[in-house]
Amino acid sequence: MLDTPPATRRERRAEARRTQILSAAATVFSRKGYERATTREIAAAADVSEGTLYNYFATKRDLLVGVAQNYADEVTGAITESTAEDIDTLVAQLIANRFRHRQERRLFMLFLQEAHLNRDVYQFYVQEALARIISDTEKLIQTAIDNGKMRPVDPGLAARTISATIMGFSVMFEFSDALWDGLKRKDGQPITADWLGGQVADLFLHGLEK
Amino acid sequence: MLDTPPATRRERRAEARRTQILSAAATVFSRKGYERATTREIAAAADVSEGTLYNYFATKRDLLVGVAQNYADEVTGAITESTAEDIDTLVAQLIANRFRHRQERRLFMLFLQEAHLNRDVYQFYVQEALARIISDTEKLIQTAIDNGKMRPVDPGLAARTISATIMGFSVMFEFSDALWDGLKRKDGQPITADWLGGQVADLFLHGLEK
Amino acid sequence: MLDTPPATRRERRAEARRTQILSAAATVFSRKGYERATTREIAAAADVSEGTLYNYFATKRDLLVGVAQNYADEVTGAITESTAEDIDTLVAQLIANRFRHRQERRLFMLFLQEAHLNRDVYQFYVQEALARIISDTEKLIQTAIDNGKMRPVDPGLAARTISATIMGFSVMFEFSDALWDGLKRKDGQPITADWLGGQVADLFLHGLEK
Amino acid sequence: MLDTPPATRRERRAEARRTQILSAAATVFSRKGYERATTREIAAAADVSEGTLYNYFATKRDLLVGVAQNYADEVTGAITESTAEDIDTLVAQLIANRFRHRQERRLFMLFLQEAHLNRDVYQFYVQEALARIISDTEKLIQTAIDNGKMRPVDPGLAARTISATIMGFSVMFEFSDALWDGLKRKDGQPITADWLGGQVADLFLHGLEK
DNA sequence: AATGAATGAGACTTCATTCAT
DNA sequence: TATGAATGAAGTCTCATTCAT
Repeated sequence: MLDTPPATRRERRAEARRTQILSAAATVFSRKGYERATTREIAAAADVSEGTLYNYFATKRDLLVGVAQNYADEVTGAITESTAEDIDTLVAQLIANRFRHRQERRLFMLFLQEAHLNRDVYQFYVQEALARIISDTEKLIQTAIDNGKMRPVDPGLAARTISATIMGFSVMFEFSDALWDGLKRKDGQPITADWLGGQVADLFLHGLEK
Repeated sequence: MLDTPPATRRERRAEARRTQILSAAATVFSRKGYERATTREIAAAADVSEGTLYNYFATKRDLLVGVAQNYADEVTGAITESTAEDIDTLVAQLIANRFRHRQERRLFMLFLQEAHLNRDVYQFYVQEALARIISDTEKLIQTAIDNGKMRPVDPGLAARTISATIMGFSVMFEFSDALWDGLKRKDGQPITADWLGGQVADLFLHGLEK
Repeated sequence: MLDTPPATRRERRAEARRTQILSAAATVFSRKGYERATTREIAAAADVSEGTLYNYFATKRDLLVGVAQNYADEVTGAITESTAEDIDTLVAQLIANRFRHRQERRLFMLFLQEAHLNRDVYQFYVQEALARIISDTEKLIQTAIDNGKMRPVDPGLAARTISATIMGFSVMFEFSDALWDGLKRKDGQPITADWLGGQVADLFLHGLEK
Repeated sequence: MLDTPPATRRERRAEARRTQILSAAATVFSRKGYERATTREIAAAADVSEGTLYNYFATKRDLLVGVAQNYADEVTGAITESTAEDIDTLVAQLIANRFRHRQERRLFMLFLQEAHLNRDVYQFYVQEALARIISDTEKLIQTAIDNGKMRPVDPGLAARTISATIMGFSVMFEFSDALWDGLKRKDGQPITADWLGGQVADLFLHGLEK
């Protein structure tokens, strides 16, 4: 993002290829998982030959790392760009926005699995991206407490709880037919990410207890 | 459960072998994931030959299904056996108990990934086990509302939110060093599952807002 | 056949088992071929365990040899028992009788294939059985020539030609739908082995030429 | 045949590889049969790696189908190209030419065996090739009858009888030591395909009977 | 003598990676 | 730089044979 755009035409074309390949890889990885995705399939999706893949990435694993880095950038970008002023709106936004797309949700789970086996994915996605989201959330909560908008809960714990909930929802969304079909809105409207964000924010803010 | 224990010695030995193999498979799958786990490795962990594996399970995938069924039984067993009388203790228990073990947490993620690709895993783990947990939680909340212990939130939504949080925590636990190190207890004690359960239950019940 | 029947009850039972196993092996071999037939399947067809198979035959290949011996006995038995007095009837009988059953036709082809790879099958089936059939036919033809019933053709050649034709028919019968459907009897009757035998004998005896 | 030869060098090389692999497969299949032939051995015979086999044929069975198609083309080509003017020469030629080579004779048997288990082999070899040979022979015989060169036998039956004889000889050739050694030419010359063709044609045309 | 679970060699097939064109 | 055929290691699964019961 902040990188200066490549100067020469050759460099610009190379950068475009990289993007094109990573996008194809993201699609295939999200659908098949890492192991079941084949370089052949990724090449086909990127509309290049398998050989070309290896001109841009040394190994298949590097493709995964590249995709993880891309998504780490996106995911951390989102929270820092949030313009929500109160915690109420913020929680609603986080839930509504994060993992709105199937591909993102699948990749999220994929990265977590692969983080166990790949140091780079661990570093880029877990250590830098997820840890940063938690830390940012923590700061927002601390501010809300300082401003008297929130009771003095442990902000680290609260941030982790909210993050866990969002992660959990992203997992559950994947199985909407089995896990969500039982849920109905009282007004009969279909369940949307926005409505859900608002409802869950309400639960979090006001609690369950009478 | 209701099956009478196998009568003959041969049958008892066969049952023991099945258990022994499934246990080995669970270990290897949880460490390597499905694709990276090899039948050779599973056989070695079970201390049998690769051929023997196939006397008990027709395919490698059936091994995964077998493991999933086992864990589905365990996971649903836990909630129905819960003796918690108030919602307070129940939430704390759910969080504290579920996924207390590393292997279970890893398998949880694995099953969800593989559920996309295997009908049986989907059925046994997602449709029957997870869906049942949510449904049971929903009933407990409804009861709490009826008893006036909880404000009249949508029980379906609340059950899903609590479940999502637990799932999310189970994911986060896996990366304790990156995601949990920042969290400290005020009293300086180490973070335990029980303490965490209590704290999160408090957040859920009383909300964040002042 | 000429063996004295086993004296003791134990020996009689053992002999019955051998027969039972060989019969099952013949069935399975004829359906699947040698390699694709499994000892498990043969055991099941014989209604014994796999282990029992090995109490009677040292290897799977010995099962094939046993089957080949059985059929060699049968096939040579047939011609020597022939009561046909003239060459006319003999040719008709040979064609009509040999390979009347699907299982025999299949085993015939199987033995020929396997004779290349197994010395015993070669010896029992090709060297002893087939060679004897040819030799017997040759003698019959020589007699017919001597009796003035046949023109002085080379009896060795004639015997081999007749044998080749019978073998060829047995192969073609296997693909009756593709290779026989085009053939119709003038009287509209269905094609039977007897009719075919008569017709072919006529061709052989009187020739094609006007 | 009507295909234009591949234009590019790459395509020409690919076609050569296919041919090279099929030729190796034909050799190995003819020696070992289908099941006993290993892809490792075929690859070695073709002087390529096992992986390369699968760049040209999806499965081992497809290799067999490819070989069968090749031979089906050859076998049907032969009869239609026959220039024999009288039935006498034709029969002699058919017998002399067909299955002149050991590999062809072995593959003939192999295809018939495998035709039971593989639809494509059945179609290409039995339905199209063998059935066509019979049908072509039938037409030649019908013509000979119409021209008054042959007595009015059933042409379908005669064609099948000749075909059966040729097939049978091809089978018997395989066991020349056991089945042919007894045959001697009166003039002391060695037995050749041409001589044999002539002799058998004589038998067929003029019959056995005095 | 009968059983059938255990074995392990070896088969087919896939696929990440290389390299000549 | 792009291509895609070639490679071969490694994976899953089968099955003849053995052997403790």
